Amino acid sequence: MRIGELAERTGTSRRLLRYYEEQGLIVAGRGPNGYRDYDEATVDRVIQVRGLLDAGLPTRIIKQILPCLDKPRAIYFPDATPEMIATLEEERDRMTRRADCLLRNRDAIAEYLDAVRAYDPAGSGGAG
Amino acid sequence: MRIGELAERTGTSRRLLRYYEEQGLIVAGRGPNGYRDYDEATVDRVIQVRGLLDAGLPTRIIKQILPCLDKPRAIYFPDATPEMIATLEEERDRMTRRADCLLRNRDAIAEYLDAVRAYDPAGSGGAG
DNA sequence: TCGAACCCTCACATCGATGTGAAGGTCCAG
DNA sequence: CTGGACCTTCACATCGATGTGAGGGTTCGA
Repeated sequence: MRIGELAERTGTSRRLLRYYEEQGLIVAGRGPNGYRDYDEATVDRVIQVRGLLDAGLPTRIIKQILPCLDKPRAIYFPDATPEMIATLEEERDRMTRRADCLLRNRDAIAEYLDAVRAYDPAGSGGAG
Repeated sequence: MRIGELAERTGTSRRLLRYYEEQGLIVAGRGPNGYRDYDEATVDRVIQVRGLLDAGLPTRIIKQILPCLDKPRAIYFPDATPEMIATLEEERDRMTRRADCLLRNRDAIAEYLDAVRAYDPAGSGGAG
């Protein structure tokens, strides 16, 4: 598919798709006219990238961890350098902390919302 | 305490502490000489702000949700406007999705790391 | 009194993720 | 052949979080 369709199907601007490619997060073939040509799997890939980006990871890190994620692995072990392993471990821990913080605060928000509802079931609000 | 000590104790630059104040995330008293004066609780506050920031929330949102989080609530219900409630619900759900994505990918990384270790317990790596 | 180590404000710089638009090529339909 | 809807690259703009530094005040100790 071409960039327009991919943009449509992933809810991502063309600009960003080109940017992700530039950052090595997705790959695109080229038609004889120079147009980018994406295969079906790129849709999921882009969605995953968006998720990781939204979760706070920078493209530099996403690029590193992506190869370990989507595919049936086994072929990728030889690629794993010690630095790569270290980066992954570090990032795994960082993601754990991030998620903890997120969930802790989310729970506090949920608790607050519950309390508000219990206090004012009608939901009037702004009762200055 | 003054800004230097707060910076030291929270691992945050003075610049950022002033920025957080400008964004309404923390408050500071002022000494007669114009120096900022923080109370003890600000240390935890700053740490929490950093956590939320690192978890991907923008200061604008953090400012909205902070009042619901740290304190023993009950006084804050009258402040809760319907828009505020809506924002909180939205953000709670967004945080859930974010955390899910984070944990899913973290698990994938962890799984990959386990597989690598099982494959190469010695951890040689880079076996081009 | 001097200097060091604080503090202040203000403003410009940077970096990553993104938007926007210019200048131009390609393809298809009329 | 023309017009529109695609696509290309390039480059500048924006926005939030952050760094850096200039220009200047305060406090403290030698």
